[in-house]
Amino acid sequence: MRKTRPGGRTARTRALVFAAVEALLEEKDPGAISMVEIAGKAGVAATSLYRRWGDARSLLTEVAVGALTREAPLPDTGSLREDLRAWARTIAATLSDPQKSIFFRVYVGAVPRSDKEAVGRARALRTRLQQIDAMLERARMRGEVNLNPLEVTDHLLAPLYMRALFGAPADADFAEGLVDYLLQGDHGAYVNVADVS
Amino acid sequence: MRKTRPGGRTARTRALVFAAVEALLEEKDPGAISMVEIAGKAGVAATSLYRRWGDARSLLTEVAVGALTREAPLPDTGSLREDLRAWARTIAATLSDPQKSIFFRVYVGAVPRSDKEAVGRARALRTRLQQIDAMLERARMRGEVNLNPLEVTDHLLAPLYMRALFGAPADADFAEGLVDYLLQGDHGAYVNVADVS
DNA sequence: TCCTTAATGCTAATTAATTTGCATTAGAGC
DNA sequence: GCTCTAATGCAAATTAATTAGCATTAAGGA
Repeated sequence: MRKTRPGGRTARTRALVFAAVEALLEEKDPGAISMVEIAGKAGVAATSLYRRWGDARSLLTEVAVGALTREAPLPDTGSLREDLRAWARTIAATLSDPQKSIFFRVYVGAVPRSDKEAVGRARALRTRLQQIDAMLERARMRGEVNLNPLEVTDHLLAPLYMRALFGAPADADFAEGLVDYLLQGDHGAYVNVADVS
Repeated sequence: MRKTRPGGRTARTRALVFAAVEALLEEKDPGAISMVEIAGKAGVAATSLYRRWGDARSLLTEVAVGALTREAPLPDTGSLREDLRAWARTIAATLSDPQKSIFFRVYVGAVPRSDKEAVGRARALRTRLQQIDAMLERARMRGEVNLNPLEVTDHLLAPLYMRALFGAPADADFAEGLVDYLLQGDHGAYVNVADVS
C-alpha cells in the first residue's frame, strides 16, 4: 500500500504553488512574501501550504532550487573553448537581469538548518556538476585540455555569479575573457569532484 | 539648530541593538529573527526599532554591512604574493566556520529594493576595494606585477566566498593555489575600478 | 542651568500570521 | 465501481507582529 500520493491533485497543487511563488518573486522581496499571499495567488488553502512546507522560507528555497536545476543543457559544439564561451555568455546575459539572479539570492540567503538540509542542497546542484563533468570528459576524449569541474566552478562560475550578487557588470567580453583565463592556467592540482558532492 | 542627535543615547541604543542582532544570528536563522525578539535581547522598546529601521530585514542588512566592513586591515609583508597568500589563508580559515559566513549570506540574500539602496550597498564595499587597490599599488611601486582590484575579486575572493556559500571545502592550500593561479594569469585587459563602485 | 524637541518607552488597539479541528475531495489499489 | 485514506479546504481560535497615541527621558544649543 502506498504511503503517499504524488500524482494527480498533489502534483497539480504543487505546480500552482510554485508558479505563484515565482510570480510573486517577480514583484516583491522574498522576505516579504507570506504563506497567505502565496495561497491566495495559487488558489489554494493556506493551511495546505503550512502542512506541506512548514514555513515560507522552506517553500521559497524549494522553488529556488527547482528553478536553478532546470537550466538549459550545456553547449556541445565540438570544442571545449567554444562550449565554455557559449555557456559563459549565456550566464552573463541571464544574470544581467537582476530579476534572474533572484533565485540564486534566495538559495544562498537561506542558511542550511541541518546537515540533512545541507546535503539536500548539495545534491540539487550535483546534476549540474555532472553535466559539467560530461562536457569536460568530451574534451578529454578529443585530446583537449584536461580540466576538472571545480576549476570551472571556481574560475568561471564563481566570478560571474559573484558579480551578479554585487551588481558589478559582467558582459560577454568579460565572460569570454574568463574562459581564456581558465584555459591557460596551470591545471596540475586535480581536485576530486567528490569533495563537493 | 540640529535636526538629529546622533550622540549619546541614540548611539548607545544602536550599539545595543546591533549587538543583540549579532548574538541572535549566532543562534538562529536570519529569517526567523523578529523585531520583538531583538528588542527583548537589546533591552529596548520594539517600537523604537520599527521607527528607526522600519522592518527586520533592513536592520539585519545594516548589521551585516557593518560586520563586513569592519574587517581587519590587509597584510603588508613587502611581497604581493605573500600579502595575497596570507589574506587568502585568513579568508579561507574564517569562512570555514559556517557561522562566519552568515553576514555574507544576509548581505547577498537581501535584494536591493531601490537604486538608492543598491548604491549604499556598493559604497559599503568600496572601502575594502580601496584597500585592495592600495595593496596592489604598493606592489606596482616595488616593480612587481601590475594587477587591478577586480582581478583579485574575480579570481581570489569569488572562488573563496562562493565555496563558502555552497559548503564546498576551501583549505589553506586551496587558498594559496588561487594566488598562484592569479599571479601567473594574463593581465592584459585592464578593467577600471570605477566600473564596480 | 534652562529650554526645546529628538528619541525613546509604554500600553492598547489593530492587523497579520499560524494553528487547530473537523468536513470534504479525490488518488490509488482492489 | 468501491473502499480507504492522503491531501485538501474551511472556519474558528490562537498567537505573533505591527501600528497608534500619548507620556517620559535626555541631547544639545542658548
